[in-house]
Amino acid sequence: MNINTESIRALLMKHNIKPSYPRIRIMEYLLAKRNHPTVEKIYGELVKEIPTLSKTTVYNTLNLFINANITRVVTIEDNETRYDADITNHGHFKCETCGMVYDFSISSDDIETKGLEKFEVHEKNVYYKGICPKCLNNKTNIEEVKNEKFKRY
Amino acid sequence: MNINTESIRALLMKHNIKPSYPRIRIMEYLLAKRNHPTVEKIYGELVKEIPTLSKTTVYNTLNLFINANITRVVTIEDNETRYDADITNHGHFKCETCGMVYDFSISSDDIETKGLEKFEVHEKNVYYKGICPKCLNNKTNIEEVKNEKFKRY
DNA sequence: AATATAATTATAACGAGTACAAAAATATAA
DNA sequence: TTATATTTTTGTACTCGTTATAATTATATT
Repeated sequence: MNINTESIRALLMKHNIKPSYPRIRIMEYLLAKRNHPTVEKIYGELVKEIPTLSKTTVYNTLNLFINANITRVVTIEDNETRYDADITNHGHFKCETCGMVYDFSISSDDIETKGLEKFEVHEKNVYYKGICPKCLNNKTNIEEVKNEKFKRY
Repeated sequence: MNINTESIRALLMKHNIKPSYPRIRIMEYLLAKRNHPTVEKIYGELVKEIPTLSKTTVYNTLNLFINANITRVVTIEDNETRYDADITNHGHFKCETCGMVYDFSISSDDIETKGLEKFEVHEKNVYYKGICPKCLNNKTNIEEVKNEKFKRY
């Protein structure tokens, strides 16, 4: 799947979102980086190239995407909301050392659950925590660490 | 498993936590109610019986429990941190209508994952969202709704 | 009983996210 | 085009959950 401006424009229009410049750039960022960024991260990166960008716009735009179902919230830590334009079913692994969030594939239909027979399930979320291979090799990604805040560790 | 003051006192002491009155009461609340409460909820309920209780103490105590590994954080919504003294492996279902959080059993060892071979996993979290049986029958639990704040719905 | 240590409390501060209204941009109509 | 309406973006203020800090109270130690 190629990520050019035109395909993003089409994606937004398909979901009745007017493809304004900031919206295109924010979606482009999500699709290109695939880094489960926080609002802070998105804003910090994009404001370099769009100096007039405001944080409120990032919030507004992301909520627009979420309501349109073309972006999902990744809630791992209670103090940081992350966003993911990959809405296919997959799990997230957060490294406790460098803070990076990795995707992993799950067959969540296979998760055996007991006690949910009479429940109507709309959304399934799976996230793990631990240490990523990079950090296991002690090659800590300093760049990431700087952008992370940790609690209770 | 019976939940009397003595067993709670023993549990805390086993984990090098001095069994002060507020600590016992907070752990008792978690074990007895099993309702995945927020700090707000715990404080609101307990302050009725312990008028001198402060919210800071609730925060301090819960963080103490978490570090001692006798309580876990339940992060479903990014705007509310919940707590659970049941540290056995299980999933959480949050009803989008009444806001109640239910437990369900999972065999998360069975979750087929791909891409985590070189990762060291410390913690596995599974949470679903949807509508609970009670709300499907339109018998909305008003009590719960009052205590919940919703976003993006 | 006097002192040291730990726990609890109140207050202030912080920061993520939202509300709101003004400004800017875009679309519509004359 | 120009005028007007609508939508989008922005800046500021505000809310609220959580943490930091320091004072007070309770508990343990000598």
